[in-house]
Amino acid sequence: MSTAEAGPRGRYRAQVQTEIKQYAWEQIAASGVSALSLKAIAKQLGMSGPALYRYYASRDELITALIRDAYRSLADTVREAYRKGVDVAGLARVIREWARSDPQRYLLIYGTPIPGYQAPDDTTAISVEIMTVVIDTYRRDGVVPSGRRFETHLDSHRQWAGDPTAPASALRQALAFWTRVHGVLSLELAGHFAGMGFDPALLFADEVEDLTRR
Amino acid sequence: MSTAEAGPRGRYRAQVQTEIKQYAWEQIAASGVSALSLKAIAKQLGMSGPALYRYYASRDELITALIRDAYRSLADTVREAYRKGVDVAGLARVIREWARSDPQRYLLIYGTPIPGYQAPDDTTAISVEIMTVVIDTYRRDGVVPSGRRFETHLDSHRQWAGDPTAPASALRQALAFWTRVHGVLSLELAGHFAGMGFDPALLFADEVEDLTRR
DNA sequence: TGTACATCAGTGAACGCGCGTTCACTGATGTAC
DNA sequence: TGTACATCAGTGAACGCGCGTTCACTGATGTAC
Repeated sequence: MSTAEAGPRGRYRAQVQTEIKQYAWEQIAASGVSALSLKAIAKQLGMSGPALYRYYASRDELITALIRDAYRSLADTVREAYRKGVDVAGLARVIREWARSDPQRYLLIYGTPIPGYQAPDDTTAISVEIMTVVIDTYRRDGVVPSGRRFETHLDSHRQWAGDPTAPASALRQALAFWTRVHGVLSLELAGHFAGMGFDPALLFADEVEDLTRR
Repeated sequence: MSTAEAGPRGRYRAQVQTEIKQYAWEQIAASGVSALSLKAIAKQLGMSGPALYRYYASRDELITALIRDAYRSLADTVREAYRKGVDVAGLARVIREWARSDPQRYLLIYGTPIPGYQAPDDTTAISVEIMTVVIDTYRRDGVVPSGRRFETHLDSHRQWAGDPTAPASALRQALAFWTRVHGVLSLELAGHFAGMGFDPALLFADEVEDLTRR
């Protein structure tokens, strides 16, 4: 699983794996994940098709690696932003930048699921990690209980959130944050605002504003 | 284009087209739109592959018909709800029910776009129709100007909204409505809340509540 | 009401394509003595 | 430092598959007189 095998062979191996993933992302960007083809990647690398099986045992395993990388990258990005002290609005902007820098990467993890594909457990763990940063950002900014029905519900349905000491109000805010950011972002990245004439950045900013005062 | 040709042959033709679309939806539900195969549909109908070309000139044309039907169905649904006098919250619930009754239909029009597929113009028109109902529902419920930056922006970027007399505040509310409803719904339908333990219906209700008082 | 003709649904063979994956192999590279 | 061996990257042929689409055709159905 780990690509960090020592020695020159291990380094070479890791580098080829990186190249494979690069071409894979290019293909996904061009034609979507369903068109991702091992043989086509091999051709781009100047290899024969079967050679790829030295690096990934199957097409699904390659996709899994891509999904894992995408989650990992987002988790690192938000964690780093948190470390630098951003507030909720800043965190939203960081996520938007991350998504816009590579729309397919965002859509691969949060878009329409790949039919028949089962995500491995550890990506769920990274997903929790990301939500934890959102929750912690709200806690740092300060949250007050709303007494809403959903908040009460979350207080007794909180296993998805890492820290059991997080107040339910922060959990609720974090879920609202996630769905609202995703709402604007996914429509924007999917091109649904194209031709409508307004600036998506302003819509996003408007929604983010509502996320911080309620 | 119209399938309403008179006579027994026209009727038969329309019926087979309906059957083709039914099997197409089943395939999409099972394996996603990228796996939709004309030959497989023909087999299910007990026909040879080429027979399908009597009804749809190509795979893309069939997909277009499915997308058109999906938009049309949603537009009819919201229009009917409006006619019955629903408020904004009610409209959101109607949309959620529509989406949940056939997740793939929702995701086909609002999910990750099909790479290389270009939607025909008339679906954009239906899309405008849907937004118009949302705008009109807000107008009927009563909207007040917010003076926000995005609202001002929308006042001069409103060609996407049908009625030029609609107040910018209604346009802004309608866009927020769309993105928030989509934010919760798309994550729910894509299964991203699965295993998190809370009830998506309550999250949706909570978000809808925020859509009506701000 | 009966016949002739045009229309059109559906068939079967075929084309060229690209896919994931397996297998037995060659040859280069790193390692142990 | 040199040699023997094990490791492993990469090849080429092959398998079976399903795809969209074209083509020339058969035969049933509806229509016009």
